[in-house]
Amino acid sequence: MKIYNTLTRKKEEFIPIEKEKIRMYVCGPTVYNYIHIGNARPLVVFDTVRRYFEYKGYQVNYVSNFTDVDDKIIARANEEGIDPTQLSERYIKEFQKDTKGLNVKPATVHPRATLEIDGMIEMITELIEKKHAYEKNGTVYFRTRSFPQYGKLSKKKIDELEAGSRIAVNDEKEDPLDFVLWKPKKEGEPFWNSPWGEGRPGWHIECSVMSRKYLGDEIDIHAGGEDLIFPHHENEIAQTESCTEKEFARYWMHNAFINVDHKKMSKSEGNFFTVREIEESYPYSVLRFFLLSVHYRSPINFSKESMEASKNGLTRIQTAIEQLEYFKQIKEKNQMQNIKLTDQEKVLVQEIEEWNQKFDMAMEDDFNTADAITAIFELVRLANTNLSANSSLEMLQITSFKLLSLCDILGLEVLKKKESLEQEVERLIATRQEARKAKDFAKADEIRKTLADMGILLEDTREGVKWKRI
RNA sequence: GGCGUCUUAGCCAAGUGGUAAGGCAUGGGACUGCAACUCCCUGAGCGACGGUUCAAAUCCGCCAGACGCCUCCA
Repeated sequence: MKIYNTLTRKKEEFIPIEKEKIRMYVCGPTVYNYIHIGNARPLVVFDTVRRYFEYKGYQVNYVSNFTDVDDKIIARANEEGIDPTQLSERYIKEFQKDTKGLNVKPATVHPRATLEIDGMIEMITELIEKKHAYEKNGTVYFRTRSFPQYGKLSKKKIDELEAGSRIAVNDEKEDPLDFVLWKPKKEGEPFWNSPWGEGRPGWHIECSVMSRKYLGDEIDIHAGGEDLIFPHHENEIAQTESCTEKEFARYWMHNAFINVDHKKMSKSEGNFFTVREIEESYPYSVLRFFLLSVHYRSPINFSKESMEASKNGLTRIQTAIEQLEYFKQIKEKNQMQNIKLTDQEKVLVQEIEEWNQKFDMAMEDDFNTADAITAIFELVRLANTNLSANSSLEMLQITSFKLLSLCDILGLEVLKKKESLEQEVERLIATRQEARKAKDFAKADEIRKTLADMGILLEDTREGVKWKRI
């Protein structure tokens, strides 16, 4: 398996530290609002990475944090006149609702910054002891120049960084590049006691601490959005490696951004969408499918057109699977009839195997989900063109199982839950069938229209009338 | 200014040296009472120019355009 490693800017063969276990940390959201579609991308992408590892038989220890103390949270809480904890609590709940909808598996551990303050104080203390950090008037800074490899992830030269004029002048710091580990409390802000007085942690330290606590000094994969490369991940490396003197993470994975109408999504541009807003127009599964239709390291452009295309494509996959399930039901009722594969079907099974291999190869190549999806569509075509209620039960089972498992690796929910029709609806369908039999098509169409208005779409197939909710 | 990325059919998107996957949309056809679903058919020489090579979308150079990071940000 090959993974593109931001650290080396190359695709590298993936070799886990432990043979069958993977330690993976993904930087989580700051919980001050509903998650937006940009947040959804790393959630879906790295969940898919995890699912693929699990499919390959690895046990994945997946840690993702909640940043629940930060300027934005405090500002927002003050606006609403509530406690920051209440605010973050609320949006963690909303996060869970959205991620569940997106079929993102819960992390093995979901640590919260505010519950890990002790660990942060400990690590900051360790950094001070090792002369990698210093305190000034209640603020603790990381001594950036004490970590000679600073810049190795973002490929920035430490001297060029300093030459950049964007770093604000601060007389307290020994060096303009030094960044905050702990800051003193301000009026109206949450605070914790520390050896340096009351205050709260800087942003970067939390991930270093939580990753180390739950996954150990060295981990396999550290992931997040590409904007985190600098300074967040660069600083994490500096903090952690200064303490442990070991390599923090072997592979650094970063997803590219999502654009809206080819522009960076931002509130000021007015092209900002939360996942919740999108969910009003498209099921979560369509958003997930859309996000996986482009390689994770390429920018993806969100638009109505692309969502429509994703919706239609996903529907086609769903229709094929529903059809297979329907055929299987018929076969299971007639248990005596052609159970075993025919010779012709054996050829098809081989073809399915080949597409499965193509799927795997695409995923092995740095998780090329866009390419992997191709294999799913080929299986859909194979099923639609070759299979029917006359196929052998084994053939139907193999095809259905294969399609479902490939979709499951991508976290695509394609099998809808069984629904029962209200009696009134059933009666209308029966009446319509009678009308059709009597060639009273006007009446039949009228009933179909009535049901359509109720959100029930009828399809007259060879196997009888089918319906689905729209 | 520094670092980096991208440019493939109407739209989306794989493909990184041997002569362009797939999806969506469009048009035509089959099926259908009509639809829907499904199936078949339908389209590009890969931003421009120059170079390397027997051979380039794929390597090199240059130009144009789009974009990201360098500052809170997924």
